Formats: sequence, C-alpha cells, structure tokens
Amino acid sequence: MARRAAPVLHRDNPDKEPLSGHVKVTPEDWLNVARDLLVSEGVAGVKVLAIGERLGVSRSSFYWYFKSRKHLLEALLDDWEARNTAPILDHCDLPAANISWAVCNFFRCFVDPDLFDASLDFAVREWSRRDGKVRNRIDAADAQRLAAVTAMYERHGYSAYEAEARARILYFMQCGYHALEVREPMQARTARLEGYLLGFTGVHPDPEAVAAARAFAQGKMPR
Amino acid sequence: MARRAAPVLHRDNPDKEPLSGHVKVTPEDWLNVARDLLVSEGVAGVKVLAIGERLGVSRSSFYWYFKSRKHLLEALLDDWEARNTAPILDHCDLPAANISWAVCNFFRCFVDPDLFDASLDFAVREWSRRDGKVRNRIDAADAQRLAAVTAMYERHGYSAYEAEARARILYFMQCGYHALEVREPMQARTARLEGYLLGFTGVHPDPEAVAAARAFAQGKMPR
DNA sequence: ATTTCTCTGGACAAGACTGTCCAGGATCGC
DNA sequence: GCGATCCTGGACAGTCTTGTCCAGAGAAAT
Repeated sequence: MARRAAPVLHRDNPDKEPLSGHVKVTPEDWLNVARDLLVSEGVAGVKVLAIGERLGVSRSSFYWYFKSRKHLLEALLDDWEARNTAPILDHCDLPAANISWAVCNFFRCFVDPDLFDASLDFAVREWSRRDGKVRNRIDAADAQRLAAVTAMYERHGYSAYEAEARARILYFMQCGYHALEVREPMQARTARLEGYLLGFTGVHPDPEAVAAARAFAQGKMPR
Repeated sequence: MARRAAPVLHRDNPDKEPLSGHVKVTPEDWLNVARDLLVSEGVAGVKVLAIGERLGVSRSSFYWYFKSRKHLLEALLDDWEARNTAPILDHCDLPAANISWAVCNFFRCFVDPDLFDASLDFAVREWSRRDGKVRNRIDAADAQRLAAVTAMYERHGYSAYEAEARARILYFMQCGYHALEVREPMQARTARLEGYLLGFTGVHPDPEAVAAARAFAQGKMPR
C-alpha cells in the first residue's frame, strides 16, 4: 500500500496559489491562528485542536503540514524573529536632525503596530521564561536592539558611557510600558511624549525637545 | 456515617503550631510551593499533582485545605497583593535629602528581593493577561505605585506635569528591566545607577546625582 | 483505653490534549 | 475520462489533569 511521504513543513509547491474553489487551508493559515493564540492565550494556548476549530478544519489535517506541535512552535519563533527584529534597528539608524527627533523615530516603532508587534514580542518574552532556547533568541534580540539605540545616542554626541545608560532607560521604559499594557488612547500617549523627551534630554526646558515632541504628537514625522 | 465538614481554606485552629513529630503539611506549604510554581512555570504550571509531589504528599490531601484549584489561585493572588504593594509605597514616602536620593530609595525596592519580589510581580502580570479579575487588581496596583512615585517627584519641587512624566519613565523603566530579565551581576547593576540618575536628573553633570549614585552603588543607604 | 477528630492514600470517573492510522473525497496531470 | 496525488475526517490509544469517594492511620480529647 503506497503511503504518502512523511509530512513536511511546507507544501511541495509553496509558491502556487491555494487550490481554487475549495475549502483548504495552508500552513500559513495554521501559523497565523497559532500566532493569534500565542498572543492572546500564551504558548500553552497554542493547541492543535483550538487552531483547527478556528479554521473549521479537522485536527488531523494539521499533521499534514506540520510534523508535530513542537515543529509549529519552532515555525512560530522563526516568524517572530522575521517580524520584530528589523524595524527597530532600521528606525534607530534613520537620520535625524537632533537627538530629540532620533528618539521620536525610535518611539515611532512602538506606536505603529505595523512596524512592531509589541503584543507578539511580549508573548514570545513570556514564552522564553519557560524555554531556554527561546530565551537565548530573545536575549540576542534585546542585545541587538540595545546596541542600535546606544549607537543612535553616540551618533548624536553622547559619550559611550552615557549613551548606553540612556539607551537602557529608553528601551527599558518602552518595554515596561508594554509589559504593563497601559490602557490609554493614542492621543494621551503621544501627548506624553513631550514629557518623556524632557525627561530624556534633561536640560529643562529644552526648546529643541519641546518642539520635536509637540510636532511628533501632532502627527509630523521626523526629518 | 458521619462525614467531615466541607473542606475549608484554612484549618480551624490556624494559630496553633503544626502538629509535632509527624509529617503533615499546612495550607501555607501548599501556597508556598504554588507560588514557586507560579513564578517558574506560570499559572498553567500550578498543578495540584505537581505541588503534592514536591511536598511528598498525596494529591487528594490538597482538597482538605482548599476547596479547589480555583480557590488556591485566589489565595495566591491575595498573597501577592499582601507582599508586593506596600514596600514600594513605603519607599517612595521615605524622606530624602534631594531627588537623587529619593530615586535611590525607589531603586532600593527593586534591588532587594526581600523588599519586593519582582519575579512574583511579573508572574502575576503574565497571569493577568488571561484573567480579567487578575488584570483589574494589577491595574489598581500599578496606579497606586505610579501615584506614589509622582508624589515623590512633586515633593521635590517638580510640577505635576513633569512629576508624572518622570514617574512614568522611572517606573516603566524599572518594570522593563525586570520584564527583560536582564542577567547581570549586582555590581554591574548598581554601577549603572549613576548613569540612570544622570539620565533622570538630566542636567549633566549634576554633582548631587553623581554623589548619590556613587554612594548608593557602594552600599550606602539614603538619609 | 476508647472515642473523636484531623488528615492522607488509593481508586475511580470524566475531560482535554497529542499523535497515529486509514479510508476516502477532491483535485490535478495526462 | 482516469489514475495519481493531495488533503481531510473519524476512530483509536495513550497521557495528563481535576475532582470525588471512602477506608483508615495517627493524634487529640475524654
């Protein structure tokens, strides 16, 4: 009896469009729902049955696309890394007239959900507490991001020592904000940036920081 | 057949010493191990069987002390609230010569695990993402803590607006630090405080901030 | 010593989840 | 059309979990 080949992660023809006119799912469908569940329920909530139900598909169909739940989780981790690493590094490298605008650039990542999925980031962070491999990967990501912010401060004239301290304040504060899942309207959030910039640039009142923060809060983007 | 009364949360004589010379557990034992598991494994890891095994006791014994797993979780939440709320508020209210020392006082909570159990705090925070009731309680705790830090800045001469901004920077940064579970020796941690204080007080170099941070890093306590 | 109360262990039922096996419908290449 | 291949549904086994029931050991009360 000719049995099928061992299940693979992706179909043999991944570039092909989904087969027309019939209810079928793709590995991406499984992955997307899995990501949703990871964010909303935690890694323990990423259950094969739950995903299948939401897709309207039998549970056993899953094992055609993924070898096991463990392989799905690995794919999920790769997916996260591909999404949430680059945007922060890119925005730190953006040219800016002064440090206040540079900080605004950094903030922009965390304000725009298309640029950086904070919920996903924290779901992975939570997951990392229970899995050493995940922990290592997110540690590497944090190190990269901190290095990028530090370099940003250094480009604007801060010493290595002070650049690192301010980078940590900035990045940790932003992570803390998301860790606490502060619930406030976007307007309140951007309005607070002025205060933050004052806190960061320190010399109060700093006309440059005030101008940058007010403009940013009104939707103007740097440069 | 005379059956026992319905299981209660605590024994009828809670003030009495544990029965001598015999292996018995107390509700506190169950609670302590449950707290450990909450921190290390997350709320999903708080399993009756796992706790019982670590106590060297049968699983069914649990149901003598607690009505159900749900009741254990409620007790766990009360326990957290009793531990981690007061210390921060107290340390924010401590008298300090200047704002730098006041910030040092605040940092002291987060440096000393006896004063504030950050791991427990974040375990509860993670738990709150999946449970609305937990979420409400931790939101209230965050609001109280932020208000205390804000009041601290105001007592040292900052305007209400700037006090709130700096309080948020300070508290969020600290939470972010713990959310990322930065792994570094205590020495490196306190040594960085100087940089942080510079960042917070802003006017650089600020002799007061430098003096406070250096003294604090060397183990000297405020006042 | 006897009774009563407190607490534990073992057996049981029920439900949730993972992973396997296989029949067979749907679709594609020819 | 027709065979080969892709994909799904249903049944099954095995494991882990919570919660119940009850016999009975051990300490305390009398």
